[in-house]
Amino acid sequence: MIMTAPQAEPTPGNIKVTRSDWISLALETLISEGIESVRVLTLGQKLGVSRSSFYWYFNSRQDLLDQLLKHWHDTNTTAIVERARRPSETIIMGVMNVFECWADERLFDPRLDFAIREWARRSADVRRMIDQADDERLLAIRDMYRRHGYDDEDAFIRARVLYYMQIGYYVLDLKEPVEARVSHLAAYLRSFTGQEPTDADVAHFMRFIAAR
Amino acid sequence: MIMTAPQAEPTPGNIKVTRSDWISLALETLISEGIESVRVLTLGQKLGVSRSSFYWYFNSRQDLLDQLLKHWHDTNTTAIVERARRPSETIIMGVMNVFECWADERLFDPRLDFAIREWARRSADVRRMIDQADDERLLAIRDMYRRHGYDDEDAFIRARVLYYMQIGYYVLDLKEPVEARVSHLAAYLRSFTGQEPTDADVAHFMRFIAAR
DNA sequence: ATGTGTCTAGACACTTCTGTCCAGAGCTTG
DNA sequence: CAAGCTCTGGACAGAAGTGTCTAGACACAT
Repeated sequence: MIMTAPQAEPTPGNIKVTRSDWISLALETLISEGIESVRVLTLGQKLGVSRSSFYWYFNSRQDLLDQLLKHWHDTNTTAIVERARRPSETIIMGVMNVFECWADERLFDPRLDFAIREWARRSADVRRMIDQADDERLLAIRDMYRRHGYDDEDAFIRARVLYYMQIGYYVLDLKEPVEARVSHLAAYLRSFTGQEPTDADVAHFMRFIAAR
Repeated sequence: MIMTAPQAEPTPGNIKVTRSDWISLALETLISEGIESVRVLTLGQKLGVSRSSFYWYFNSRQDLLDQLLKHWHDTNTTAIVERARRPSETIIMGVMNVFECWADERLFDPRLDFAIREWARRSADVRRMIDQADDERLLAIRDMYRRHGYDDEDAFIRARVLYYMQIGYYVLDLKEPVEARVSHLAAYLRSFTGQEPTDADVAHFMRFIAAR
């Protein structure tokens, strides 16, 4: 699921950079400087390679941008949806499954999410993609609540509260260490589910954090 | 303080566009499409005028961008700081003074604020400006709490809660009508001040809303 | 009517970026 | 070793944008 470039390989033959080198650098640039700064020329200069290399791997700049969008969807949205759909004994366990995304940036990268949202302001296509992604994520979370017996409206509203609250948290960029956030776990769970988490629940999540 | 172009004037002489026409359009473009889309050529085309007109009014594109930044500071930050500094009988009244900014987009334009934050990601200068603006706003609000007897730390935290909560609200872009938001006024005031608002307090704010 | 000051159009030079083409370098395989 | 495949460099054309310069249009005052 997650694309990681086996950078260790000694790049055999005449190869200087790989397709995934281009994508990785483009992704970093997108995140730190925005989509407008993702330029074939500039990326090539940073990679120390001419643009011909780029046009070997990609049809056009747009082709690369499409790959970035695809990567974002395959990681961020998929991570949330996959965890929301995971079978769970209780709703508490279900919510904690989703929490894994907020606790591990390899699952859900908030900076990438915001870079895409910014890009969407200038591209109707991307706007559609992200609106659809928000929907997908919300519906997956809503269905999770429904599976645990919440009625339609309640499930929908709880999904919004859970999802929106997290988006808002990322915007403020509070840089709280994971430990501080986890210390409020029980309170979050209570508020998101209306049920009382057990010590075993909390301990279960702590193990995930530690194993991360 | 607020620059409003007297658009009514029939533009005497050979004048097709004014300096403020350029700034207004640039501002709209910044808000709706981001700073990267603020281009002399494009603005000129939309205004139906050649770029020479631009270089009559401005030294360079950077000159225009500086004006946009100045406009943002003169409106958004000034509005908050001015209201936080306003003498008030009670802290409740003080908080309501700041609330005026959230209730009237002519005082504080959230879309402009976010456009600037986005711009800041690509410009260290702008980053400095916005960090300083956040500070300025927070300190003004903190001082307001201090004037009403809150101790240093409490005042600082309450300022953060008041300010960050509003930034978060804007991000979610909930599109709640003003009436719905005002209906929670008493609860907001209670939570932001720790004091109980009177009917007279609420009535006072209602008059501001109506007069808007 | 004649300047004069204000603003605009269009041409020019320059920069940055995209996309194409082609020759050729360097493994790999027959 | 020769051919083939994969990848790269460099040249070319062209689009889009910035900034400069000059001639001139237009209203207004003298």
